[in-house]
Amino acid sequence: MASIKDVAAEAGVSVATVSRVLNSHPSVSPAARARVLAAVESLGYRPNAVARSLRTDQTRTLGLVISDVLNPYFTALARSVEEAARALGYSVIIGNADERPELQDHHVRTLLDRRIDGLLVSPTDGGSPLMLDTARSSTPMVFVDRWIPGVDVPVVRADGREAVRDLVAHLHAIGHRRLAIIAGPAATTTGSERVEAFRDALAEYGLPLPDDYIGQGDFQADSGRRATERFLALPEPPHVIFAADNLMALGALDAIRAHGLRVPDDIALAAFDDIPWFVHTDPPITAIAQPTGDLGRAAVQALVDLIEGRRPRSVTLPARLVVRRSCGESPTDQRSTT
Amino acid sequence: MASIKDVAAEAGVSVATVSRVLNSHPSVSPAARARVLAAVESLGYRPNAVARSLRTDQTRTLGLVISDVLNPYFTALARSVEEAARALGYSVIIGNADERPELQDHHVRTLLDRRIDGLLVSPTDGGSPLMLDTARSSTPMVFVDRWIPGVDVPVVRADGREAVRDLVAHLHAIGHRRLAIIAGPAATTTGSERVEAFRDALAEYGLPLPDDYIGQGDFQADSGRRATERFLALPEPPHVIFAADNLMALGALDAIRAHGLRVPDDIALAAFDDIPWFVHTDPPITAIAQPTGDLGRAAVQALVDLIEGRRPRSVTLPARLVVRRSCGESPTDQRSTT
DNA sequence: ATCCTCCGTGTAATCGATTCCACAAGGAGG
DNA sequence: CCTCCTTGTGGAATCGATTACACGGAGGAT
Repeated sequence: MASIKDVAAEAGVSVATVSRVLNSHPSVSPAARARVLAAVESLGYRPNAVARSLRTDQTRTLGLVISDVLNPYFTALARSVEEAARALGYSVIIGNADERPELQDHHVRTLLDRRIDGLLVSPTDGGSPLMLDTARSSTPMVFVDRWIPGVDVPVVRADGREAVRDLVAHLHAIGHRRLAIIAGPAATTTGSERVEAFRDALAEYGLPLPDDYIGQGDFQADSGRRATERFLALPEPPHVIFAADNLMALGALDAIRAHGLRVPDDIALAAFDDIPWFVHTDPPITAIAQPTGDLGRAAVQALVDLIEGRRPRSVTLPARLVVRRSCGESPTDQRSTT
Repeated sequence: MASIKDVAAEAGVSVATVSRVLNSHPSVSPAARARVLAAVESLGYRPNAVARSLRTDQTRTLGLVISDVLNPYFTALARSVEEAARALGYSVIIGNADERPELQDHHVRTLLDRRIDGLLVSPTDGGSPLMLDTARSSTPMVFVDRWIPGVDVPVVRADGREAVRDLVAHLHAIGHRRLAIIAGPAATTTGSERVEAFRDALAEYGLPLPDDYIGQGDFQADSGRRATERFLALPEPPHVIFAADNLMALGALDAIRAHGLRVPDDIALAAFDDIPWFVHTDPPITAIAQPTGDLGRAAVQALVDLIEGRRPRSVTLPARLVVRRSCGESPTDQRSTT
């Protein structure tokens, strides 16, 4: 592959001049510029980004470590991050942690070794030593969706409290009283926060959240299945299952179906994170939708601010409830029914 | 960030010795090795991958350019590719083309600029000049899922012919005679192949595939919606719609629902590419499943073979039909029904 | 005509690693 | 005791870019 030296030789100038042309430095004569451009063209020359990065100490690359690519929520987030980054002239390298802390560390380390300019992380756990060190180091870093409490890193996320309250109101209006939740890992903020929000909202209606009604999940479909099995085996099974992410909702649906029960007649279901398929499931699933596009854009903006020496603030965007049919119909919702 | 020089100074040896320790070169005294390791530890030194790549001319990175991250089929593929690559000591940089040729070119160029060791591509179109040049160049390259005819690059893909034949047999047995397809872009191999396979299978039953029954889609949900609208507006609408990918099936479902029709009673639906959600849609959707895990592994293996100077062959794996309820029940399928 | 600027250009240092080559020390063999 | 080989080590070149610095020539001001 042709290097800058080849171009210089072809154009009859020095490498410095070639470099100046390539970086549109002002002081190059039109004649020289034309000859360099012609040489670049004829050799099909492309600058070596590796060499450039070594010299300039910047890669124009952002790292994004997400918890699970197979989760549509995260792929939507990844897509909007890449889009926003590209608009600002950055590339994105995605690392998929698969909800496994050691895999997360692997990706963080690899990204750091490649000297990415900044790191976007949705932490899988409470923070490995590596993650904590990185946060303390000078590497620009921003948390997105999930974060690690007590760490001084900007956070870009959606706040679901309001939407969870709306959901509980909706469920209460329909007449549901026994509400259960499949929680995410307590080590993640989204895992514990959603339970908190749910508990608080229930309290407003004087409803309890017994331990039996809190299923321990890990944001994967299988755990949703197992938690649901346990709920259904209870002497007093819940009326409603609220899954803290869409994959666990999928698992819950599997389990409910395996028991020959129907949604919402036998048991109602709601989920955190809305996805296009929820419109077409049987029945369509009531969910809390996050503004993934805005989240991705805000996260990239915050990270680039940090990289360029500005001092970004944390951003919290609202999530919103999307009511469908998986929880039944409240008296006020009714139209077609008598 | 500490460099190899700092480590050398700290350990009281030369940089050459540090490098030898790091690359486990045999001729280093135990004493020197111990001192270097101690220095590495105390400085928290990590080798700069950028500098290393420049010198060794290899990045241990693979590029993967896929057509659409939001398509669950491709995210599953991406995941298995990353997993297989990691097992062989490679990282993967994913580029999402969003089914847009110019975006695909952007990613190919960026990846090439970064001097990735090899490129895995699922081409969005028939081949831009850049793509063709790259294929001819010495950069190791493998096509996955889709390919570009006439280009001498190994291809790893699933063959759906057999499964499409099974699908048509299934539909015929149920009694469906008017079968339509929502095709992908003709410029993609998967776009045209699936139509061919469908047409050939229909021919075996003496069924025609009129032009009216071929909808032009682009593998995105919206195009599935539009094609379905058109089918439903026909004087003789089809009995069955076969969508050439899962997103267009989603769009078709939207359109069918908007018309107040029911699946499979009013119209049947089947899709290429199976995804977990198809089990829970209303009704569960009959689909052709590809072995994404094997596909990803085989693709990485082929690419690494190429990188290491071996001469890999193209790989074709079978896809298989998964019958669910979206096409109705054939007489032989019946159990619970009379 | 002389001096000063400014412009365009080239030389060479530099980024952080790897690796070829030279060399010193120590052990083995004659 | 001398030579030869092995082993461990360091010096320096190198990868492909960017950029500080120096320098020659043209043009303007006096």
